[in-house]
Amino acid sequence: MSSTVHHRKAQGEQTRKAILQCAMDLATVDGLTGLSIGGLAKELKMSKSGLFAHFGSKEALQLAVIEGARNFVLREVVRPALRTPKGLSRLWSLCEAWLCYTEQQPFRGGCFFAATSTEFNSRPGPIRDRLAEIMAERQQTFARLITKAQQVGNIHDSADANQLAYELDMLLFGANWAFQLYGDADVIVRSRLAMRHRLQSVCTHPKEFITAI
Amino acid sequence: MSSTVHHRKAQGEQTRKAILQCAMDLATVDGLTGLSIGGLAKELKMSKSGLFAHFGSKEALQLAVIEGARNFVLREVVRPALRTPKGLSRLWSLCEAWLCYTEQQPFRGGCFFAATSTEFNSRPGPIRDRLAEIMAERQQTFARLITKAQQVGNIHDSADANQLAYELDMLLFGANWAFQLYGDADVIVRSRLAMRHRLQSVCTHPKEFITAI
DNA sequence: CCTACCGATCGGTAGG
DNA sequence: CCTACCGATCGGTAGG
Repeated sequence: MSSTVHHRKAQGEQTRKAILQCAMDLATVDGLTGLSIGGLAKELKMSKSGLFAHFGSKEALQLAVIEGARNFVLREVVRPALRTPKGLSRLWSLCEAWLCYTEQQPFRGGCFFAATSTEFNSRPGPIRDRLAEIMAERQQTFARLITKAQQVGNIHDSADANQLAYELDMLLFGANWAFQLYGDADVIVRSRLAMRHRLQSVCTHPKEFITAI
Repeated sequence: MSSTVHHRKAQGEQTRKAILQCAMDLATVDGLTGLSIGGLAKELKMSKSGLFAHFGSKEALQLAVIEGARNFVLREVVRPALRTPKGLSRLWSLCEAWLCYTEQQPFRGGCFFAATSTEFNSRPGPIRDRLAEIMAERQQTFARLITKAQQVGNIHDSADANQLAYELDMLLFGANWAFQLYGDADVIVRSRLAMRHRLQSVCTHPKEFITAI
């Protein structure tokens, strides 16, 4: 009896995960608004209402997809990069991880959060609020790693950590945009170059930084 | 007779312009895909099919809106900035013009091309192609002004004009995105600061540049 | 998880 | 420029 219940629950969880994985990809191309329950159901070969039952409303589905994408990015991009030794190398490792994520294009429409945060830029509501939080999180992670690099003496204390975090974030954001629009890996190189030069300008040992890459 | 015909033509042109102006604004919020003929007609208090007759298809409407927005930006942002004397001051004038455009927010959803080029990033077709062309135009304009500033001796010849143009473009793109999402003018300041420092780093007379602002 | 259905809205057409 | 209409699809519900 109990094992049947557990099996059903596990099956439900698995279906839910499959839905979210598929929805993430579709949303990067058609947007969270363009994401339709019927279209999603067809792609997964299940009925519209069967899929709908997992979430209860389109907004709940959208919010669930957002959390799914956040977990994906934390697991695949951020956490692996944070395993690098602290200081400048950890900071640079995170920059490279984001550039790789952009170039590898795990979703057809590129970075999930670049696409959806732009889509909901000017549409107030819980979805916009959550996306804004997540994007702020990313910039704060950069600011934290920069401050740490200052504490261990890799970056000059005179540098403004928040300003620097903003600039790195915008160069990553731009790389994703340009790479999606032109499909040309040159823009990855351009953003990498710009980030490297910017970091070198505030480094305590610029020459070590060049060779450390 | 002839005057009636002319009057009708002029009236038609005026209606068309009103449609495009309204559509531009709606598209920055809901996207070119979310832009619906019915919704647009309701906003303009005319019938759906009456509006439809001006364009013949949704895609034709979308392409017309894109050209309307391009003309708007050339008229309101680019051309006025190009009246500044050539060299570094003209280049900086264009940067400031774009930042002002971002902060003044002529459309509810911010920069028309930032919004729509991201929306069509991964959707091949004539709309994506045209948006990509227009965005490349903007970057090329920057590259041209940088090269000119090198020719008149304001910027070192060693600077890579295309790389610099890319970086300025991404900082402007980022400012629009962040300003729309957080509604905080601090990001305009951050982008301005980053652009200024970047230009100073390649200037032949950095001190003159600071005071020239 | 399913079938069958709801009202609303979509892009587009016929005919004037 | 209009009214009246088309088939398709939207988010969501009833009932199982």
